[in-house]
Amino acid sequence: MDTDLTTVDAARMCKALGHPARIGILRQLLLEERCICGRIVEILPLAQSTVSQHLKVLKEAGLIIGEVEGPRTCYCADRQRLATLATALSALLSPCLEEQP
Amino acid sequence: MDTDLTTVDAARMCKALGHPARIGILRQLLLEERCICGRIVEILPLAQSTVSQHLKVLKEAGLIIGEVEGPRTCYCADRQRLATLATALSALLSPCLEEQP
DNA sequence: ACCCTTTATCGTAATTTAACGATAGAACAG
DNA sequence: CTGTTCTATCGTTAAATTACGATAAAGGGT
Repeated sequence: MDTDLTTVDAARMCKALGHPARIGILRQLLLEERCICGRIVEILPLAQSTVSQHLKVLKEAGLIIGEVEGPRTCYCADRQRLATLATALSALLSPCLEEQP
Repeated sequence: MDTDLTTVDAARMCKALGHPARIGILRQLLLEERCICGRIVEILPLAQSTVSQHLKVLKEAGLIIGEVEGPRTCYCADRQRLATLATALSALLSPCLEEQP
């Protein structure tokens, strides 16, 4: 299990987080543990196709996992991967938390 | 001093981090404390105008500060702001660090 | 006054992103 | 088998991003 991120991967994941809708989706996924696409559509003021696209971005960045369940797709946060990102970011930003004058 | 980020602001900052070159720039800035644009140009395989544009993105997202020093501009990481981002992200991602099965 | 260094900005082109409606396919219910 | 529900994908459009070279402006040195 690789616990280290390349700069490119870290950037890819940050980029996926770089849209308010996608942060909202991730937040909801962490809150509800499991969500189908339709549930997200209820919450965000966006069309279903747009939400589906945002979910795809998050999935391709490796931040969430989607598994097909009959006619639906059930999404959940990839906590392992998110923890990896958290580690990488805190490593990057740690100088800001310590050497504060 | 506002220590809380709106979702929009967090997304804006993540988006600014969403490019390998900009992560590299930030890393260098945290390493060297102060850098002029030309120093970054030495390190990254990018044209000066491109680097300048990336610096602008980072500055507009509030991640770095640039102050004019004669003919140069000296950039440094906005550690205060980066700490705020670190806090917001760890708040967002904390469920991934705790509830790991 | 003149040059040299440094950097921001402009203009441009190619690619990517974001949003929507429409549509198609999969799976369950009846 | 038929209809319904759910979601991914397609097609499209507008806007943003990324990269570069060229240029202009600002300031220091001689």
